[in-house]
Amino acid sequence: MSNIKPSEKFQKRLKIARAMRQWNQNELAEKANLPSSSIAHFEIGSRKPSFDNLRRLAIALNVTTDYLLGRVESPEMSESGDPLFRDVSKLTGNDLELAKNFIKMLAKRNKPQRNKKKSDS
Amino acid sequence: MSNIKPSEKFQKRLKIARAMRQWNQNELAEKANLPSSSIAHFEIGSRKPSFDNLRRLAIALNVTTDYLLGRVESPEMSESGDPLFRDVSKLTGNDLELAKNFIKMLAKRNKPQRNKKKSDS
DNA sequence: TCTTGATCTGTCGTTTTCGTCATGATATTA
DNA sequence: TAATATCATGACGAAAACGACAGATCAAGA
Repeated sequence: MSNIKPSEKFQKRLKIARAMRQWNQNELAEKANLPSSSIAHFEIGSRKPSFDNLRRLAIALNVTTDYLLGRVESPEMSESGDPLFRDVSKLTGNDLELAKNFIKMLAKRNKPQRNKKKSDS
Repeated sequence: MSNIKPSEKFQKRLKIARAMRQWNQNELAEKANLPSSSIAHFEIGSRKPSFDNLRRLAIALNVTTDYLLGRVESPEMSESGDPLFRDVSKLTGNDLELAKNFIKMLAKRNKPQRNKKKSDS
């Protein structure tokens, strides 16, 4: 039952997010600058949104695209784009120096090995 | 400069996220189950990803779609040429994991501080 | 019943992305 | 120089989404 496809999750979440705001398809269409027929198609699953339209919907509804895509449960924005960046940006002072040196060491150690096998795993 | 379009932001972030992991286009393509030519098209901006492909890229890279779409601003330092990121981009496989864990450990150790002094260094 | 609003569904031609493939361009290495 | 790896770019037909629009369906009220 967890076999629900991402595209199906999208329809449901779009519809729910709109209904929760008590908007009809026309209102959402106006806010997202789309024809209302597109909203209808999205909600019944006969189309999936393009890059631009996914973005417009998320902005109009003030939810994350990850939520619409069914990748997270909360519609709210969490400030974590790339976990690697997120962790690095928390470092301060000495720890930042530690990290820099550690990475530099690894990078340097790695350098002379220009050989790129398809990985042995 | 803020006039940068979402689609342009997407190209940049995709490329950076891939390069940081020291993957070539082929490796990302395999992980995302896409042809590598599609990765190339995305990174030079001649195509924008569909619903499904955006999702696959985010999963393969372990980033949010909001980040790829340019809706989250956090990791802006990547483009600023910080030497830390220069070195990170040289890491491969195990070393990248090592670095990630090391950084994560430092970040975590840093977090639970009751006293919120701006700089304790 | 008749009307109205909201949603659903399908059709049209157009545009865009799809995967596949081939070919350049460039840099690095043997 | 020759071989290789990586990335850029374009062409191809197939598939899908696009906006626009026209009906169909259905419920609620007058």
